[in-house]
Amino acid sequence: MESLTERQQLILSLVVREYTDTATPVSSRALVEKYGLDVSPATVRNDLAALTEMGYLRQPHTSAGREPTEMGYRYFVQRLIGETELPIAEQNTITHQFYQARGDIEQWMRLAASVLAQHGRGASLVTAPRQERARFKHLELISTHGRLVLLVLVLSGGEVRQQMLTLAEPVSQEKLSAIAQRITALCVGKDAEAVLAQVAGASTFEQEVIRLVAEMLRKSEEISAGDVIRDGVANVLAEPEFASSETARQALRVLEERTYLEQLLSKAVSSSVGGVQVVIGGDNAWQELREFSMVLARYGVPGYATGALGVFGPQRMPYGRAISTVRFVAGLMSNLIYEIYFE
Amino acid sequence: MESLTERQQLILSLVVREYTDTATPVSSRALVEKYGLDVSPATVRNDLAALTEMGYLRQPHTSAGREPTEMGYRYFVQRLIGETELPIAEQNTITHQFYQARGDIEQWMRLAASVLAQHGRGASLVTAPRQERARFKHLELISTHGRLVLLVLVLSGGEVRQQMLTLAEPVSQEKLSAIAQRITALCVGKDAEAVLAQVAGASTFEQEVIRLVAEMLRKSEEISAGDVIRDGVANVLAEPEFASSETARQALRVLEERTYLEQLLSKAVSSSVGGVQVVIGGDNAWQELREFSMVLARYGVPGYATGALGVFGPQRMPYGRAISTVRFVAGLMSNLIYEIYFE
DNA sequence: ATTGGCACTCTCGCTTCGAGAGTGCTAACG
DNA sequence: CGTTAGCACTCTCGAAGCGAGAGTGCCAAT
Repeated sequence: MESLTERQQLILSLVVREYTDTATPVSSRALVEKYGLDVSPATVRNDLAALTEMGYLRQPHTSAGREPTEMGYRYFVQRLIGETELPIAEQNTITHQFYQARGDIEQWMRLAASVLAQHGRGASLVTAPRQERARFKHLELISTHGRLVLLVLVLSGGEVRQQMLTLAEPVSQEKLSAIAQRITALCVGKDAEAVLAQVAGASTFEQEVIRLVAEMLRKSEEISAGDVIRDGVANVLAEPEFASSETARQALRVLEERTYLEQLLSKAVSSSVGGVQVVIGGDNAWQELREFSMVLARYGVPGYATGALGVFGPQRMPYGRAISTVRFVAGLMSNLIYEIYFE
Repeated sequence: MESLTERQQLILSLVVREYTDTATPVSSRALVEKYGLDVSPATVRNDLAALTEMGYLRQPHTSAGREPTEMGYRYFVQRLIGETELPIAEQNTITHQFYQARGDIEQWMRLAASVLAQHGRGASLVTAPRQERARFKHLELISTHGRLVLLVLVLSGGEVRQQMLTLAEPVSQEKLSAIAQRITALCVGKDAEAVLAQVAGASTFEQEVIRLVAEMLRKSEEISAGDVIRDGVANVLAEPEFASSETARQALRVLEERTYLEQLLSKAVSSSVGGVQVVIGGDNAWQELREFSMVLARYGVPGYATGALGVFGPQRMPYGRAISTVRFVAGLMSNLIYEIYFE
């Protein structure tokens, strides 16, 4: 495949830009007039024809303008991904908002979702930060009513997990506290496997608790769609791509169903922190995403706790805005989480 | 206004039933043929005309069939609301599922949302059960890194709340535990106000913790949209009412935005537990809901913890199914929560 | 390599038209 | 008086036809 001339690159990016604005096929004349090119429409047409030939653009029908193909978007994004930055003013506004909600992770997530949805002009997804290696920090057993006991487990990252537990027979709160303290001493700093190894030599009841704790630790390492925060879903439906209720439904299903989300987010997981990953049209891997795109990034402190966040929209998406916003918010969240761990 | 004859009532309910199935205006002939009425279409037409005159039905245009008005739905629902029951077989299936997830409130909520969405054929909403009067049960202070402390508060209902706290200077875990124990002894069983009253006579740091705890208790009594679980949103978009993306967007916005939800749910709050509330077309109060309907109910143990759940859909909604499902699920959730409190 | 000119193609919105569905009305009937 | 058959009338819906407009592709000239 031949490479693109300077002007062809320019024209390709202009087509993408114009098309993301107007959502209608872009004509040669429109390009010349709107962007003040100093060549004639006919010249532009030649380049358009060449770009179409090479697969970067497509004509909906013989006598229409051009719109980008998946490949076109990919080329565009590749040129773009290293460069874009959110304006300093916006950066400051956002940072300020985050520091208002000092220490409250869930509020950060909500804020992140809101910022992503607004600045990235799409639906946003933010998963809770998860321990990469969940470690035991503290255990508490609290008697509730009769034989019902509440088990509260604190992980090394400060996350709290809870679980109900029914005893064979009532046990006093003092005894429960003592047991909890013993187990805490035994398990502090250990991961699921190491905790499970402490089963030996414990009493029957303690064994049960330890098994439960190990199970909870294990579960904490999975990325679950349970704690995913969404925002801007209604906005994205305003895009003309979603005028057909069938498309809208498909998009909603992607955003709603846990299984899809898990796959998607594991995609983000495979990218390194700091890097932004752009999935255009499902990258030929997910049929359900063929018409959509996502801009994803991981955030958090590797080795401690990380999560994923991103923007979802039609293929015709303002990639520039989305990428810079995702990158910035991911970085910000990472800093905040770093501060929790190493204040 | 004259009252309806026996046959008019029958015909009205048949129109509603047929219309909820087909989503197209119902003709006199269709009624006679499908439901085996032993009168002629002409007779039915007379009744249809009367019902239209009285405002229960409407004609989209001169020569179309009839569809129910809001008033028509209301009449229909009023007759229906006392009677419907979910089939025993379905009841058992659902009950079984819930008892699989013993003790895990969040999983119950998710399950409830899923059941409501499937059986009620709409989008479902389930709020977390909230303490009516949040009472202190247990406090734990856990040292994290340096001056960062994790405050874990257990409420009388077994809910767990957490909050980060930055100290002026490092304090050892032993001291923190002692302080937590002292405050627990002081505050156990008390509500926000009574907890706050314990400020007097405590050390500076203890005062800070107590204030924070009181604040967390107070917040726990608010119904927040933060912990609302949704399901079936994609399904509801399949209904022809949402073919227009404008309507779809409005529905999504209602389901997504916190402020709407809070209003809606407070509506459910005002109904007594066990009672099912049907809001048709926003009952002239909420413009945004004019095209939609909701079937809502509270669940939980009054005086301890209650939440709300419901089904959202177009006005043309299978009210029978929705009402019986909502009633059943609300009852089931209430029982489960009762068991947590009074095992 | 670029450009002006021009024929060609395809969509889109508009109108027309006929079929079909369903009603309202009237007159007859038990 | 309630019910019914018959019939004229109305309105929607889909198909078909048509003209305007937009935009291209190509060719010949620069």
